[in-house]
Amino acid sequence: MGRGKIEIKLIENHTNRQVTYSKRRNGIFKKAQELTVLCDARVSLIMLSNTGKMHEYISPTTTTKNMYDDYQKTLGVDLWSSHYQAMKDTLWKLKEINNKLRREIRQRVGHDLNGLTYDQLRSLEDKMASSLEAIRERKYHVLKTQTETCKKKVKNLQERRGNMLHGYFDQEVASEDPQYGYVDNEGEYESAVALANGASNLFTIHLHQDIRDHANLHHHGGSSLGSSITHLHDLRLA
Amino acid sequence: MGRGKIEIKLIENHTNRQVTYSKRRNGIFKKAQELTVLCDARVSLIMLSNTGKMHEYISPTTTTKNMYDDYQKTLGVDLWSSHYQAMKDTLWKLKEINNKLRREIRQRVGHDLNGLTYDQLRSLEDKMASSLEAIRERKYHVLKTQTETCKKKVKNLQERRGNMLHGYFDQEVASEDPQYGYVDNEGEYESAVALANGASNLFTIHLHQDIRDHANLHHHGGSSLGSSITHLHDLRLA
DNA sequence: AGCTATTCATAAGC
DNA sequence: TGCTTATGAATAGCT
Repeated sequence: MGRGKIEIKLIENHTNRQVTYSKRRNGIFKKAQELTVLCDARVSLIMLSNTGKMHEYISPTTTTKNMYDDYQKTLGVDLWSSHYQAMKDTLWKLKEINNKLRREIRQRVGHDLNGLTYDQLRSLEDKMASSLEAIRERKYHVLKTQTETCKKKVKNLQERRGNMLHGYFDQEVASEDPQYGYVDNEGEYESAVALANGASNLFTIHLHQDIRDHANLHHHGGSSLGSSITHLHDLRLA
Repeated sequence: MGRGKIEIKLIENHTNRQVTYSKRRNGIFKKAQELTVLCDARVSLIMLSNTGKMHEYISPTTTTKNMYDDYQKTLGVDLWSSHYQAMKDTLWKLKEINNKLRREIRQRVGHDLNGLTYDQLRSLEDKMASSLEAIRERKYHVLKTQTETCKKKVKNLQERRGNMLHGYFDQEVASEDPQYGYVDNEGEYESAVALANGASNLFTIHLHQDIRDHANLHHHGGSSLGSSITHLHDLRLA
């Protein structure tokens, strides 16, 4: 359709090719747009010239991303799966590791022991026993430190009290009110009292506060896969 | 172009619209193909009819994925970043959980106790103690079952041996070779011997086999990012 | 970029 | 759907 018929093969002349590209490109865009309107269709048209320039048409009722999503859905392929594969692998590995860790914890808690042999159970028992020992040692260490801190504080207080009484006597004020003397931070008060009542049996004092469940971790499913659509608009059609 | 000029607006008649869609679609495909050849361009053309049917044209010199990658590169956007983001989020969460689990295990093993208060240590100790108890019980249970199985087997063997000797005597063969009599499966031989030598101290036998490290899990980094291109070919163009 | 002769796409009908 | 054909649109070659 023109001054003469042309063969459909590469136009050798560079300028000519450029011109033809420009003209026909617009022709196709126009046809795409017409199709969109006439037939209520959705069209995604991306064109790359041999000079690297890109032009696109996308029906106003959709987006390029949508079109490609639909495209993939229709064909049942995932063009981008290769890009995601590494991530998916990592994800899968992490899940595996998580499961192993959970299993180990469950066994250390005393559940899921049915699959273990006698030797495995013995080994687990050993490990648990030594772990328990370590925890006990740490506990005693903490208690000891705490106790010593208390002792020092009490000693300190007693000294201060002594000084104060001394001061009172010096000033010949004979009043002896026990409500003065404690001006320390509140938190350690109980410990101090306990210590005063005989610190040696602090080891056996059970302040039961059941935080047993505090260690049970729960995995709250996957996150919601929100899908946000990026804007993309068409062009160059009058 | 046709028997009469038409206005570019939705074709109300359904059949008519279908016909027009089909004809014009092929027209555009043809033009896309011609452009590809004439101008050495690359074209990706995806069309979805309002009935949901999909048709595509892709220049033979490229692929749909390639076109789309180029498209994104040109626009400088990554339409799939949201998908990536969701994955990254999941990944991060899994790592978090992983760390928590590891921390809990470390504490249960007796490490990383420095951050814990006295009460937390006491709670941990309680938990560990009851877990240890559960493991011990299971261990004893396994051992008991095992022991009983052995007893039965030994009894069985003794009976058989008795019968055999009886048979020998009946046949007036006086030979007494101890190598006959055991025709059981090998695996449990040692246990049977141990039991014969006094089963009661089996509880104290330590067959040390250090599988302590078996529980230390390692994460072997991410996998290589292989990228495979999916095939996709064009269509319906003579 | 515009022009126009010519080819081509296609609307309507069957 | 496919074929036909009159008609208008697209465009090749020229300026």
